[in-house]
Amino acid sequence: MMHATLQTRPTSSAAAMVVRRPATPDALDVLEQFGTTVQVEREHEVYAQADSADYCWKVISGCVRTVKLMEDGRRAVGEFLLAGDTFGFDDIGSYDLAAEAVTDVVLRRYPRRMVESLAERHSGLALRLRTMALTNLRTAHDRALALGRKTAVERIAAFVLEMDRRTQANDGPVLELPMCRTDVADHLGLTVETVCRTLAFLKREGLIAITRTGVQLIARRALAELACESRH
Amino acid sequence: MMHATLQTRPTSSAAAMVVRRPATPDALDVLEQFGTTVQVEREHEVYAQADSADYCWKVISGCVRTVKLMEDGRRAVGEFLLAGDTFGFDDIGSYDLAAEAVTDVVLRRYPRRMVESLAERHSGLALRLRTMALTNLRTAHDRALALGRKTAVERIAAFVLEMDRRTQANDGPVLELPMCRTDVADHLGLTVETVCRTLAFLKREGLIAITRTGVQLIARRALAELACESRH
DNA sequence: CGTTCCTTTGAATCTTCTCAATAATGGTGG
DNA sequence: CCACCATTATTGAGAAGATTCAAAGGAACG
Repeated sequence: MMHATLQTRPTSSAAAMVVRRPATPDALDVLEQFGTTVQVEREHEVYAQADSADYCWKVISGCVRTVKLMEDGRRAVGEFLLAGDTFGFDDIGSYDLAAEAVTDVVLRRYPRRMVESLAERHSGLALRLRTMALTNLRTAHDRALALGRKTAVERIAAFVLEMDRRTQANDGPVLELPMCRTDVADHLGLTVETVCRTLAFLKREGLIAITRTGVQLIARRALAELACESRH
Repeated sequence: MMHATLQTRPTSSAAAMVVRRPATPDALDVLEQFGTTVQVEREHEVYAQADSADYCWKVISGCVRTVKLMEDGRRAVGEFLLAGDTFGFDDIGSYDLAAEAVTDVVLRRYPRRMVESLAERHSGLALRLRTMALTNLRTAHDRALALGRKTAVERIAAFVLEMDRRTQANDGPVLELPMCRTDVADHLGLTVETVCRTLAFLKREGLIAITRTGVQLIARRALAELACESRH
């Protein structure tokens, strides 16, 4: 199993090695035997918008973004996928958004044909697929509310909190943000400059600290209030 | 079958009566025997946000909106559902958005328990449910792009075109808009005033005419260009 | 026929964007 | 290892689009 070579390869006894998966059983596990491990370099495309959606994907390590473009270049970043996240499961026929590697990434790739045929037999997998779609739909609704009705400060505050919550590698007090400001801007419906200014504002207010490639959340409570968080 | 009384009641030989459903078979039809017909008055709630999602719904006639609220009153209208549209199928556990009647509506209501158990046996229904979720997800992605990156004019142009496309009752050249300006504003992430001004702008430009409760699309081509339509 | 709600328009304001310049970062080759 | 270059991030100033506040015009309803 190639997969295992990545997940359980002999490490130097794994003192510093954080094992992400404490053997939580998952309906997606039945796909593993049909999966292939793929590496994609930073800023390279995993697949393009409108490509034939022949595979479903999971992030093993690194960060992937989904992207939608307008003819004139305006861009929307759908979501950022981190280790453990799946993507491309919700596309039928062709991919609705492109997927691009934000960092060097290791991915697991499953033939869709296999996914669909397995789902017909394993009702657990079918249910899991549907649940994934519905979860993504909820996320999309939350994002629509944010894009339509929240201010820049609210969006940024919510974003750093969300990334912090989703980042399993809490190696320290600093949240590493793998994506550039432009990606954040296109995800939140803002411009790069507004993202910078808003982060600077949160820093002046003492709610965060900004390091080279990351953000330190100093006042989570205050951030959550700013973010107008309904859930989580 | 109560349903039939609405869909296939004897008409006066149907000269002017446009029959909407030329007996297109639909995987959802297996639900019909478990459905109940429900009427809801204009501006009344079908269900509230966070209500236990015990039913799935279909619009027989009228218009329904889905709504998400923030604590401070800011509002997002998720979508407008017209005759033939389904809603509430994509909620598990509790409804993610409230549903409210925009006009007096006649709805068809299906117990979710029945939907789910039927889906286990009828793979066609299961597929249909998944396809519905994925279609809604695509719509949500389009909306995210619009809310994050499109101007007021582009959003409004796209909106009237979308409503025109979805309105089957093309009784004439005028597109009837059942919802008020506030609803449109909350759907597009704008204010009422901006919606009015933008419609007035399109009118000045000669692209639309505005009637009492509707809009006449005069220059569809020009509108489509303004709307930056990628699909459709 | 008056009340109420919705729509429309105007004026001023504000948030965010655009354009521009500077600083910081990262990678490359000598 | 360091200078150089390209990319990214930050900050400033002015402009634009959309919002807010205010008020007037219409349509619907009792």
